[in-house]
Amino acid sequence: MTNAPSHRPAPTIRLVAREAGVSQATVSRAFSQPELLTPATVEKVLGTARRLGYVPNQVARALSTGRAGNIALILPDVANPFFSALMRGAQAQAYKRGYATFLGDSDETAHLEDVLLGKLAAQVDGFVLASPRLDEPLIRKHAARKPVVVINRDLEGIGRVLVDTGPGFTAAVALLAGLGHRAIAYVGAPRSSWSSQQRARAVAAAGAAHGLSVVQIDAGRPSHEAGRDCVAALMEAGVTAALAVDDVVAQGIMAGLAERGLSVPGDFSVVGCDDIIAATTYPPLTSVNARCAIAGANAVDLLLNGFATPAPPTASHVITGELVIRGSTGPAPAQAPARTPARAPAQTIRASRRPSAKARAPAEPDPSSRK
Amino acid sequence: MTNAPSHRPAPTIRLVAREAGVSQATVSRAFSQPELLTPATVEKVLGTARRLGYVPNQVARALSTGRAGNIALILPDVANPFFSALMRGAQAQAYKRGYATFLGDSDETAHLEDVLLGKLAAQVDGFVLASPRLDEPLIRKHAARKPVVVINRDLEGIGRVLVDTGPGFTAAVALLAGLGHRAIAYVGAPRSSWSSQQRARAVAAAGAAHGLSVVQIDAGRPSHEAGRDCVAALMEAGVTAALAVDDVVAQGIMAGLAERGLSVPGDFSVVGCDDIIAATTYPPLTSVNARCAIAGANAVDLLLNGFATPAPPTASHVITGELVIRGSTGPAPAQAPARTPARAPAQTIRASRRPSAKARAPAEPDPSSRK
DNA sequence: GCTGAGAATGAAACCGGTTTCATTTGGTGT
DNA sequence: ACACCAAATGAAACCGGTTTCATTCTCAGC
Repeated sequence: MTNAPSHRPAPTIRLVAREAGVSQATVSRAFSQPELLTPATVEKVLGTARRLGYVPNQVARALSTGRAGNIALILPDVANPFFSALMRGAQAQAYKRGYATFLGDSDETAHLEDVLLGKLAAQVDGFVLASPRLDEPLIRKHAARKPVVVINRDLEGIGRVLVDTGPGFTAAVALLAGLGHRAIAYVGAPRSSWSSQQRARAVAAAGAAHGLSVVQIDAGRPSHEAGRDCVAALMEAGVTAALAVDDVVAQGIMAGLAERGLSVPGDFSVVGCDDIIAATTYPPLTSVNARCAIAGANAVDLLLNGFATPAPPTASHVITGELVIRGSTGPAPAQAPARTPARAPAQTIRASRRPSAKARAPAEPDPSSRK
Repeated sequence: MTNAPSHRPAPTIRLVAREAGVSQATVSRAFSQPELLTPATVEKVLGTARRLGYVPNQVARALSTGRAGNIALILPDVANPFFSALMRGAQAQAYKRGYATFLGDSDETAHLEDVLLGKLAAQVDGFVLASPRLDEPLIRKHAARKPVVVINRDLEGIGRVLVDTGPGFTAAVALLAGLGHRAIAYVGAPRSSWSSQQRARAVAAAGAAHGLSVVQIDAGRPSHEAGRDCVAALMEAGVTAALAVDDVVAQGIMAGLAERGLSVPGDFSVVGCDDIIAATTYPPLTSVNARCAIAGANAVDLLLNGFATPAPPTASHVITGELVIRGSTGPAPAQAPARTPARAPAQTIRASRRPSAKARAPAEPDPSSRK
């Protein structure tokens, strides 16, 4: 009955050895390679161990074996639902395979990513790097030290999981064309380059195939606000539908439309991507399912399977996202809801953004754009 | 130009020592206690270290110091925005103070929580347990082994951070009363007991104070679907406003209302809690700000500060959530949108739930209710 | 009955740091 | 100049496991 519940020191392997009348080596083997010992010995050792409440110290084990039994998941923003879902899938899969997971939030910065990779390197057997902001040489530097699997970044020679949303966007454009839309927009984000570029290309190609005019709008950091602020540009462009880089931006667009009294899908159609919050909006978003959780789980598998082989993981694993049609897409309105008549569609319109007061908004201002 | 990028072993302290012409002890001190060394020596050592790409091995450090430099964050559902936000705050704060963070998702189960606590114990200096599903004795068992701080659970003698949303809900009821509402509902979840109970009490008390009739509805697992499925019960109860246990449920309620052609706030007012996705809905939700990120950061601080003292953290830290008024609350409609006239307000209406088919799918449709 | 292979176990080195304790060095007081 | 003390640095033990290598012991085979 100690009044101060100070945390008592855990029993060590030497104590168990002495208590059981064997050597440390034997105790160690009883836990890690019992087949080398007499069943009687194993039983005796494990018995005393249990009696003493001994549990092998994972840290010491990691130091001597070089295997940590941990992996780290580094991502740009935990709060972004895409990454939350990814994380859930990754963590669950790692757990299933006996690994614990470190979480590193890089806050969308390359530098923090670099630091986290360095700090955690010794404690993990490998990394899953989701949508890395880091430049290629640095990623390769880290990959040379520890196995790395990247998600949504196509780096030859490094294990990677790519979510191919291209077909989904192609299908979405076809859907819109079928509904009578003639002018559509893609609202992208420059930062999450690989994914956004891929989607932009798919939209442009499919648009051309269907004879639609396609406007490309750059929203900056993919956020709700960015989406909302894009709506002015959408109106100006005279389009009747928008495909967004992700659901968060799509939801922002819907909010912006609602603010102007426009209804979805009556006056305007919206398509999102990721399908993670799409079912929870109203109207529910038509969205390209990115299978986030599966992507996370696959990345972990790729990483862990690589441990069995001498060479680091290098394969690439492609997941194809399918279009999920919900209520945010409908027949084209009789005429575009634009207040100003459609002009020659500019190739790219940067949506201007409110001079964001908060500190951590990465604010990428465009002085030349209006408002 | 090695073709097989096998992961080269990281440089060790001995290598740096030899390279810099000093002893290991000096290199060690250059990193951990530079004030013991000549500035010139420190510089020399750090210089060589940087040149070699040396980073102190955290595992070895942990073994010899007994301090792991890690904490673990255990929570019921990473994908829930409340916990995402919490996680973000906690992880950032831990990083700031030099700790890395393990992530454990218990998938809302007590058992997994228990297992995770056990497995991680050796590798961390302490735990942050958010909204634990574990029963009190087990929590205390773990707390006796390692420092633990719980969030939203009031356990005497264990460090805890409590988000007091009571005042916010009181203010919300006052707001509704002022807007002319006479009958309101609280939609709660039994699982997140502490928080939900606290909120229910605040609503009941404030309702009584303002002479409102208050109905309590139990939605089961707090999810979007649960919220949507509650709407039937809300209509039946003849209320004109609902306060939900969190924003996710509130958003579900809004979706359910929209499905029935009811507008918010014209026909019905909705209040959420947590204020994490509230600003992104349309109309934006009036919500009680739970300061999730701050709660996470405070929990980490409480835990880490406890390390300095011999006794484990035991203090409790209360955060008060304020009401943020947005667009989902408005004047009471001329008459309740109920299809059936309001009856004597039942004290509790359980939204019935199917005996959950999937393992973790909360799916709670009501077979008895009409479509 | 003796030899040799193989199984069971132990002694000690090792993983990569930290920390105690001893030693060297430099500066001060007289 | 000499003695003395503090500051700077090094040698070696230690953290708690794993693993190599040597040793002991058993039993099959001739």
